[in-house]
Amino acid sequence: MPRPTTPLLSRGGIRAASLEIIDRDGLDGLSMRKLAAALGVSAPALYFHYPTKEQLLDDVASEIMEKVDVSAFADGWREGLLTWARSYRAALAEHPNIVPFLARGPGQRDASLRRADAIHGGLVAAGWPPREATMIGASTKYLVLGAAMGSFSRGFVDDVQVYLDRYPSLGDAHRLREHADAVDRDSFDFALTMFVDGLAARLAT
Amino acid sequence: MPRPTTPLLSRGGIRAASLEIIDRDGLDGLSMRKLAAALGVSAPALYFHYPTKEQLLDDVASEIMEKVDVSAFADGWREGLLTWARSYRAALAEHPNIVPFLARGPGQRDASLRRADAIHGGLVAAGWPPREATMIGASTKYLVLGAAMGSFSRGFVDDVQVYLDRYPSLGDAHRLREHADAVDRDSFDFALTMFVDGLAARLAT
DNA sequence: CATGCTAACTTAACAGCGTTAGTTAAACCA
DNA sequence: TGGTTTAACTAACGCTGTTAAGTTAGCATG
Repeated sequence: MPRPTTPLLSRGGIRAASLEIIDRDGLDGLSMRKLAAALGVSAPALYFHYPTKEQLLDDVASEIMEKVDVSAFADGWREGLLTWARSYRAALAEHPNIVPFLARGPGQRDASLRRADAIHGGLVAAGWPPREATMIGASTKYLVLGAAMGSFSRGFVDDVQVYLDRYPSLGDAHRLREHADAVDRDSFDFALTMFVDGLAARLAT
Repeated sequence: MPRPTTPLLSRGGIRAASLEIIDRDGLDGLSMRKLAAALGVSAPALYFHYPTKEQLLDDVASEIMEKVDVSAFADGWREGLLTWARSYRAALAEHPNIVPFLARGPGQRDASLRRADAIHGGLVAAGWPPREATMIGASTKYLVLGAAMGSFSRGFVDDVQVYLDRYPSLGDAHRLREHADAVDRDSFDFALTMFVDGLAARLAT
C-alpha cells in the first residue's frame, strides 16, 4: 500500500505511542519496529516523520519537560527553587523509564535554555552572585536527577532479606521495598530542604 | 585454534580491556566483538569467562566502586559523610562513561551492601534516627550520581553562543565550557557543603 | 484535463549487536 | 594410556537502527 488517502502517522501520534511503550516496556523496550507495529505501519515509515530515533526521544523528553515550572521565582528564590525542583522531579517520576535518556543532556535546546535562564535570573535577582546562582542551579539538578534514578532504595532492596543477619545496621531494610516510592519522595524532599536551609544560612551572612 | 597452551584470556584482563574501551569510546562504544578484537580473540571466547555482557559490566563497575571510602565515620558523621561522598564522586569522575550504567543499580550486591551498612551504621551511631540515616544516605547518593552525570554545565554549553543575546541572564555562560570540569566539581562541593550544613543545623535542634 | 512532482507508505537489505550451537584440540586426572 | 574437561574456533540466529528502491495517492501547473 503506497500513499494512503489519509495519513496514518503524525509526529504527535508517534511521540505518544513511543512514550506508552517506554512507560510499559522500559527505554530499551522501545524499538522502531515495535513502535511501527503499535502504529500499524512498517518501521521505515517512521523515518519520514523523524530522522532518527534519537531525535524522536529528544522530542518525547521535551514534551515531558514542559511540565517543569520555573515561574515561582516571582515569589522569592526559595519558593522558586522549591517549585522548580518539585515540579521537575514530579515530571520525571511520572515517566521514570525515560530518565536515563534525559540524564545525558537537555532535549530541545531552546526550551531548556529558557528554563535555565529563568532560574539563573531569578536567583541573581534575589541577590545571589552569578557564580553561586550557577552552582545552585547545577546542584538542584543533581538532586533531581539523582533522585529520579532512585536506585538507592530500589537497587539493593530486592533480595535484601538474605543479608539481613550479615549486615545488622540494615535491620529495617526489609520494609524498604514496600515503601520504596515513599522513601524516594521523602528522601528527595529531605535533601532539598536540607540544601535550601544551608543556602538560606549562607545568604544570611 | 582450539585450546591454547597458555590461556589467552582472564577475567581481570577482560575487565581491564573493557574499561579501557569504555573510557576511550564511551559505554556504547563497547561491544563484545570489539572487546574480543582488542584481546586478540573471537567474540564467543569471552562467554567462557563471563556469562553476559551485563555481568561483565557489573564486575567492572564493582572494581571502580572499590575506591569508595566509607571508613571515616570513625571521625564523626560529618567527616564520614564528606569522605564517602567525595571519594564516591572522585571514583566516578575517573570513569565518567560508565556512570550511566552504574546509575541503574549497584554492581556486586555484597560489597554494595557492606558499604550501605557502614554508612547507615555510622550515621545512627552518631545520633541520627534510623529513618533519617536512610534518607541522608539516599540524598548523598542522589548528589553524587546527579553530579556525575554532569549534564548541567556540559549539556547546554556547546553552542550556547547563539543564544547569548536571547537569554541575557546567561551572559557569562560562554566561559562555562572551558571551566566545565571545575564548575562541576565546585558545584558538587557547594551542594555537599550546603546539604551538610543543613544537616548539622537540624541535628543541633 | 493531462502531466509531473512530491508525499507517504511499502518491501528488501545492510551492517552491527548480544548470544548460542557445534566443532576442535590441548590440558588435566584416573 | 583413556576420558573428561577446558578454552578456543567458525557459523549462525534474531534483533537493532537505518538506507535504498519501488509504488501510488494527492496536488499544482500548463
